[in-house]
Formats: sequence, structure tokens, C-alpha cells
Amino acid sequence: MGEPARAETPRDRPSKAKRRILDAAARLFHERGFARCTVRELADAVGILSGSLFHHFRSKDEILFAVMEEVIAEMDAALAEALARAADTESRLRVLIRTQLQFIHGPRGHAAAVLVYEWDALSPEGQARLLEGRARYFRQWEEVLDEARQAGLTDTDPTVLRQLIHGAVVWTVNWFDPQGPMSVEDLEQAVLALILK
Amino acid sequence: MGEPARAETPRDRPSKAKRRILDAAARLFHERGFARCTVRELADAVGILSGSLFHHFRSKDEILFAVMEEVIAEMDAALAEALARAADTESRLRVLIRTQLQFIHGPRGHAAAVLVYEWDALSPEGQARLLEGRARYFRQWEEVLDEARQAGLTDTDPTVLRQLIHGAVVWTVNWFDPQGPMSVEDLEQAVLALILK
DNA sequence: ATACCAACCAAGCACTTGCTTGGTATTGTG
DNA sequence: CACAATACCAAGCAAGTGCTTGGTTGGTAT
Repeated sequence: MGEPARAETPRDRPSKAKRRILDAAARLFHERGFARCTVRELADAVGILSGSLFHHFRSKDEILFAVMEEVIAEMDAALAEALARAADTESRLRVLIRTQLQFIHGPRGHAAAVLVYEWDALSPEGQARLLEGRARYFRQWEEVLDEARQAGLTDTDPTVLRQLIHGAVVWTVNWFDPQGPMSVEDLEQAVLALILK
Repeated sequence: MGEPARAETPRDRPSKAKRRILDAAARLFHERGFARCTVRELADAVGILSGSLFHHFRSKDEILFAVMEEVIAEMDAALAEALARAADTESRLRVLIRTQLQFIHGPRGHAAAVLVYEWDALSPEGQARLLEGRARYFRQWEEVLDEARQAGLTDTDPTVLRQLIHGAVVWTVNWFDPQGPMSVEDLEQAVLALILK
């Protein structure tokens, strides 16, 4: 008793249909770009007609928003958890890079790429609603980078360093192939070498 | 006598109208994205009607191509010339970073950003026609980076390093403001610090 | 004056876009 | 079973898309 079983889709646990839409959207928005991907294309990928999408989302824009909102929360949580396990500064630095690389080149890579590369396609209102979560994620980065500077591992300003490293890491979407000869661990090492002196 | 004055627009020196279209296109394609920017918008910015654009270019796609083709040639030439003036390895490394940063944050910044961020919006044929020029530019990068490795300034693979640095540098479009407190020279120094150990 | 031509306008065509509407299966619950 | 609620289809609308067409203009060379 208590509350009925219909606490189905409070906000954080999408229904099966929504799940399929979000996954397909992440992939297509990444592969083809948000503006070039039509609702018909997306519906085709899900296996429904285009109009049916609007039973689950009010607009195409809201689908983009949902993809981004979800992956921000995931990345923030994953980073917080991984950092909590890391003891010394250098391993925390490593965790920073590793978490981001694993997201971008792992199963949630499409969503992560969409977050980065389609930010400007999101409506200003959508951007505003996501700012807080994004800022929280970046704050974790800067805390670690600041810690690294105090430990003498680097002497670049944490904010500048975060932006530079973030750029280098997200750009790997465009050239790095996890199936190729270079492993994600190798890549992680190369990025880490950029920070450490 | 000789040839008539109408050696006007051989290929490399766009007419005044084309010049205005290309400049407006570079700005708009960067600010709004190629897909979201309509031919009417572009025509408005130039001060003509949308149909008149097609007197100068065969398609919207060809305008994007022209913007990219031009800026590739410029960057390649600028880098070659600047490298020729640099004596030692470290200053050649600095020239590499400086040239790219100056392009991205200088008067041709819009075109340079379009080249980087709208590459996927270009037709496959267009991409193929630009590959050679792009490869030539990247080859210059890798030659310097390889030289730096042989000099013991770094020990990361040149290709990997090029991609990482390139990512960090082009991403500055999204956060760095040349008018802000940090100068381009400061930024150049920060990027250089990533490479040198 | 004449001939010419690049540059542009005015209008609109064929098509695609995101989204709506009204109805029908399908599903879970008392 | 009844009965909602959910998920979906079928059809299409209004607005916007890239691009075309036929014609006008203003300047330049003959």
C-alpha cells in the first residue's frame, strides 16, 4: 500500500519508449547533427511514426534537452563517485581524464558528444536550465586541477587548464577509435602527460 | 591591348560581391551554424535578395566550400611562411601555436571556426576536394612536433600530440575572449606549457 | 547611340520541416 | 469482465527550405 505502483516515470526513470527515443536521438544527433536530423528520421530509427514522438516529448527541442540533462547528471555522478575512491592528487587527476574519456568513448559516448557539440543548438531557456548541472561538473574539474597546482604538478591557472584539457579530450571524438591500435588507456596517458610536467 | 581588363576573377581573387558574401557567410555559419543559417539570412546580411546569391554561387553548399577552401589556403601559407622565419625547434613550436591561435581569434576567426566545426556539414565531394590542402597543413604540424620529439622536448607521438593540441586550441573559440583580461600571448604560453615538459 | 554584361530583383516552385488532430490498438488494473 | 490510461497510427497543415526563372538596372566599352 502506501503509494500506488504508478510512480512509474517520476522524472529520472524514463519509460521504455522514452528510453528508446533518447538512445536513438543521442546517436542520430551526434552522427548527423541536431539541425540536420529530422523528426521523421528519428522516428524511423525508433520504429514509430514521426507524430508519435510528440506523445512522449512536447518538441524536438525537448528531446535534445532530455538527452543532455540525463548525460550531465550521469557524468557528474560518475565523476563524484570515482573521485571519492581516489586517494592522492595524481590519481585524482587520472580519474578526471579517465572518466571523461570513458564517457566519450563508451556506451554513452553519443549523448556525451551531443552535450558538447550541440550546446548551441539548444534553446536559451534549455541552456539556462542546464547551467547549474554543468557548472557543478566543471567545479569538480577545477577543484582537482587546483589541488594539482598546489601540489606543484602544474602551474597553469585551473580554469584555463580545464578548458584546454577539456578541448583536447572532447576533440578525441573526431579522431580516436577505441577499436584501433591505441587503447583508451594509452590515450589517457597521453592526456595526462600534457598536464604533468 | 594585351589582354583586356577583364582578368577580373580568375579563381583566387573573388569579386567584391563574392568577397562580401564569403565574409558574411563565414560569420553567420560560425555564429548560427551552417544548417540553421538560411540563404535568406545570408542574403540579408549581404544586402541583397536570396535569389541573387545563386548568381555568384551554384548552391549554399558551394558557399561553405568556398569559405573553407580559402581559409585552408591562408592558414597553410601563413604557417609555412612563419615557420620559415623560425630558427630553433622551440620557436618553431611556438609559431605553430601562435599561427593557429591568431587565425582563430583574428579577423579570419569566423572562417577558421567554420572550417573546424562545420566540416561534417560539407558534402562528401566537398570534403574530398579539400582533403589535400588540409593534409598539407597538418603535415607541417607533424613535422614540427616530430622535430620537437627528437629534440627531447616531448615524448608523445606526433600524430596524437597534434590531435590533442589541435583540439585544445580550436576549443578556445568557445571560451577565450581576446578582449578579456587574458591576452592571446598568455594563451599561447599556456598551450606551449602543455607540450614542453 | 549602341551593344553588352555582371549584378540584382520579384515572384514563386517543389519540397521538407516540426508539429497537430482525431482516431484506433494495446496494455494493465479493479 | 469493464474501463481507463497509454502508445501508437494516418493524414495533413502552416511555415519555411534551397533554388529557379524571367526580367530590370546601371555601368563600361565600342
